[in-house]
Amino acid sequence: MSVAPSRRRTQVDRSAETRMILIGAAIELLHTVGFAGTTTALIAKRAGVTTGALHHHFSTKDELMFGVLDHASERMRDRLEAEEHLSPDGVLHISDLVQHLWQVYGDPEYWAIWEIIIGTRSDGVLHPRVVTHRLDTMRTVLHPWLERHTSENDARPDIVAIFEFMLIAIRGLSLERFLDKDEAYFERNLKILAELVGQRLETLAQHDFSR
Amino acid sequence: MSVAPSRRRTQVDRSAETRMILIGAAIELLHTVGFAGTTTALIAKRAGVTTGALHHHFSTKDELMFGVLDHASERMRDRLEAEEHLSPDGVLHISDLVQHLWQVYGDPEYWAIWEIIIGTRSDGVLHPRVVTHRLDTMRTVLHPWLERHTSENDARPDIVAIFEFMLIAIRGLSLERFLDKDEAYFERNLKILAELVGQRLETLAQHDFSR
DNA sequence: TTTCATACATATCGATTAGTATGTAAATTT
DNA sequence: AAATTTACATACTAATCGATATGTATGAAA
Repeated sequence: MSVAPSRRRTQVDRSAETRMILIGAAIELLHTVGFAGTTTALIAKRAGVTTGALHHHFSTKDELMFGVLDHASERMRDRLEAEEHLSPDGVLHISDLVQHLWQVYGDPEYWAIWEIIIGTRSDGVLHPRVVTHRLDTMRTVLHPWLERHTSENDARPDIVAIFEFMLIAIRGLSLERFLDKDEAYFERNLKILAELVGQRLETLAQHDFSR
Repeated sequence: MSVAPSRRRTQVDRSAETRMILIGAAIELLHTVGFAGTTTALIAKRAGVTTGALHHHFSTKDELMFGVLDHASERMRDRLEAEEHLSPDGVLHISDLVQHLWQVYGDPEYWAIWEIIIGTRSDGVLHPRVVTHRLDTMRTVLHPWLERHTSENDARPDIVAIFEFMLIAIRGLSLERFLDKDEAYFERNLKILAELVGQRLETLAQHDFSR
């Protein structure tokens, strides 16, 4: 009651708000019931509006899905950029990095993106657009981040490759969520990932004369 | 014409044959159009029969899906047991093992199982049964295989844990298929996986007094 | 304050879904 | 070979999908 939204809102505010509520509802549904289960009726119900409102803001369901891709990608970028994984001394510990990546790319919210990628695979029109969107995101988000976190004189290609592998492993781990694994299972495998990568990076550093 | 099937077949033969054709068609569709896209009409069409025949052999679609789980699990076990990954001298090379696991668990056919796991996630009745089926399979297939390939006096728990991690990574890698990555991408990451694990296992062996 | 555009709701559409009812042909039993 | 069961096909049903058509309420412009 104290922070009740002003009763009289401008049109653009209402639109933006409703659009975000719809996108948020779609994201939730994508990772709870999957792409096929995320129907327009369910999205509208979850958003507290009708399908009429949904189709007013997103003329087609595909359009809404791209809204989800845009929003989720942006949120993931923000969370990736939040560099709370750096310890106070500025040193990057592998175990912290793994935890950070897990929090970002192991998050159920991120899975919504993959639901769209996988769910549209046989759609000749939609899938190529989804894949392109994905490539763009990786290029504008991940690569700059990588260049900022690896020095020029590193064995950078190797390190970048290992980083890509880390994301792959984390994605594979997130699949296990669907098998109702407990938290210890995830922590154990994250620890293994950190150990494997840490050991490898040490070796790479030893062979790198610039150090 | 030479090996044309005998025109007059027994009922059980006809049944078994049609059931297998249906299951095969379902598996193909599961990894090409996904769980939701695998409709009874499509399955029947692909199998060259009608939906009437489908429902005669599998009274419900769920039943057919469990037929898929049974068959695919069995096939994966056979392929896992085919120990062509052992080099002639009997020594197990990590890179060969990784390739072997990739051929089995990175195969599109195997993804059909995961389509069912993920696709049924919000089905309160079906999903628990699917998860149970999965656990049974892992227990009766993977664990015996692991015990056969690790010696008692090894640091077995560590090795088993690393093995589980390998499967997770391979699963994550197989997801990238949906992004139209080229073959080099997969090979590069399989090589990284083999390097990481190989290096780790060497360290474990050094600390193991039994060697 | 009147006019108009925007933001929604309601009602309904054709298409598609899993499943059923019923018919016919093939195989087995008697 | 007649009777019966099994293996399918055809036709249909209720439910649900994304989408549209049309109405009403709300905010912006005049």
